[in-house]
Amino acid sequence: MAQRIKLTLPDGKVLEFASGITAAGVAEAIGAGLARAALAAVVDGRAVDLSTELDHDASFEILTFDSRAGREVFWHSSAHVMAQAVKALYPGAKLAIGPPIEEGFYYDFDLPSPLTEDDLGRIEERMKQLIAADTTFERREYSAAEARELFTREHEPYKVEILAQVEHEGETISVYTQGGFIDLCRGPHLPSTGRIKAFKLLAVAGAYWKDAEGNPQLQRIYGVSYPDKKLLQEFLVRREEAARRDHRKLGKELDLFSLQEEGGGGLVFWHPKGALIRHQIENFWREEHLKNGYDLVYSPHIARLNLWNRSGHTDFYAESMYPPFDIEGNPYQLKPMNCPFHILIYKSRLHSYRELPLRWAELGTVYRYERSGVLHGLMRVRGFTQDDAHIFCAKEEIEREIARTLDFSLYLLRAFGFQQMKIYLSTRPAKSIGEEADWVKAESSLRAALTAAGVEYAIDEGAGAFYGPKIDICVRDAIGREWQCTTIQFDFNLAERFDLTYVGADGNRHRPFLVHRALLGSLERFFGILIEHYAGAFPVWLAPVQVVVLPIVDSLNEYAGRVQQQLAAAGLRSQLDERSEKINLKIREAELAKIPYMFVIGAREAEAGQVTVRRHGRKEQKVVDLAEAIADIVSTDRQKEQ
RNA sequence: GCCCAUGUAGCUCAGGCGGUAGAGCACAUCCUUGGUAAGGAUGAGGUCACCGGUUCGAAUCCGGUCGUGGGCUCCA
Repeated sequence: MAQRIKLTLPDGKVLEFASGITAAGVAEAIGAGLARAALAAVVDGRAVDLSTELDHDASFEILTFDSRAGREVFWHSSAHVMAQAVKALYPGAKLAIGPPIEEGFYYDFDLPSPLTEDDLGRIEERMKQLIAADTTFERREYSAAEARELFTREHEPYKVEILAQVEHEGETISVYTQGGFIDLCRGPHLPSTGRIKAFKLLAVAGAYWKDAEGNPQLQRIYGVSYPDKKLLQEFLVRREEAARRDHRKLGKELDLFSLQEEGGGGLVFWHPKGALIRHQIENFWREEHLKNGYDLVYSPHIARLNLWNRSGHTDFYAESMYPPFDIEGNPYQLKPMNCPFHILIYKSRLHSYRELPLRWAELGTVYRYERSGVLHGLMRVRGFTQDDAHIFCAKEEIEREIARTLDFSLYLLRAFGFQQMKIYLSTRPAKSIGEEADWVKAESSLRAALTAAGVEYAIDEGAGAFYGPKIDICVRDAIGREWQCTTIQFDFNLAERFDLTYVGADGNRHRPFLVHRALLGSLERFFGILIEHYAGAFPVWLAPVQVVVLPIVDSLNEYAGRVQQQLAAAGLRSQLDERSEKINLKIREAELAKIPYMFVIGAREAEAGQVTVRRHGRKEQKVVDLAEAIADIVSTDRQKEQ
């Protein structure tokens, strides 16, 4: 009498079961391996618990740790276990929210006294006990009134507040329990706590309730968890690798840059070696811009406050700007952006459609107020140099211009060694200015350019700036992390505010499109990204010292000096280590300094006009004629290859 | 800005429940002239972030300030 139901699997296969079978039962029927890996299921697009009984034909999928959704279930359940431990250890704790994140999970608590990192060990111990107990996660659905009564009784004011939201949205109200722990939760969850085979709590941090600063500050605990100890191990190794590449650490070790207490937070000092790398980046950048139809401009660092009033920055950007200051009774402002300056250049005379598009580029240094707590090495600073440009073009030209800019950006980023990019298109937000037709035109040109470039992209609906849609490009670094570099943005606001015009073929004035773009982002941040990407071992064309000459004994210093002269003559940057130290020491130090080439010189080499070449990170030695060795490096230098 | 942590020689760090500090590396001088990741000796170097309080006495305890790190928020 049991009814039969049909389940359609992701591969299109259809299986038949008796109605009332659980999702876990289906997994079991498909295979024992899958049943073991199963964390939850998706029925008709809805994630559900494995214990869910199925009673109608549906699409069906088992979630495992291999899928994003599966991991989210895993981490979400881990957050519940952590919350259970915290509630057991700190009786006054009130629960806020505990979602899965990119990698791992967190839970926010309102606690009578602050947590320190030392508390994490205690919480971990308790979690281990809870996991060993292998308690099942149980789901129950409640009416709004019942749930409200339950959480009021449990003294969980934040849950009551969330409940109001859930109720408002008309969602089913579900509550999960494991052991004595109760939480308002959409689910789904793991079958039981024992599925969490490995976990680690990582950090405590402050966070505001609902992320709003006026609200009470909660204490957030971050953690990660995995179904396998090996995966946790791998995660920890990845963290170590990231720490090893940290640009702040390498910046100090390699003497590239510093941030100084006496100098002020977020203000970067470029030391000679870092400055040399920046010089290389800037030269390349300028040359390529000139080759690609840009003109270079320069603008001042301060301007009358009136300019910033007209541009609207004093309205919509005030919180990022430093206070104005007085010069002979006139208020002036340190620049947080370059755009108004390029616009002033544009407005200095009348322009014809025949001149367009105008592409004006500047490595423009700007200053923005960032709250002390957010400063971070080179990644987040208060003074930085944007690789900025503004394109003024006619409506008919924008598609081509965007396509060009996109190609140019991808070309530049690839030259710096980034092969994989991720591209995002952000469209019109709810609150925005400008003509609907212009937005449509701008967005379609961005789409067309992306399609023409044959690159994949994701659309971020409504994430554009209020003044125009944009494309952002993120690079993927050597250890798989994403960093946003390029941004290409339309700006309808400034074109309007400054009443930009050009004279068209019809003799009438027209409004040009204004496109703002930074390809590397800022030189400071990009430098930080490069340091981490290369782990400090820069490719030959960027390396501050490309070759170090290492004579084995003092008596060969003279020959070594001549070798260095020849390197210089070939346009290579070299260093001569003529200290009375053993070759072992010299090599060790050259390796630690991550210098790409070592020329070791002994009596044999001096005799034959040769050098022994050793490359950074490789042990092989190659004895070659000096001229050949130099020619080889020169060609590598030109090719911008490692 | 807020929460947590943290600030000892140029760097990396020990120590210190109150009696003016120590190592390794780096630096200087000397010895050593040695073929692929640290040769040896000697020496110099610190108002223990800064300001204030408690105390006979503070680097150590307390308060504040500044910096740094991890978050929150925002973004290049």
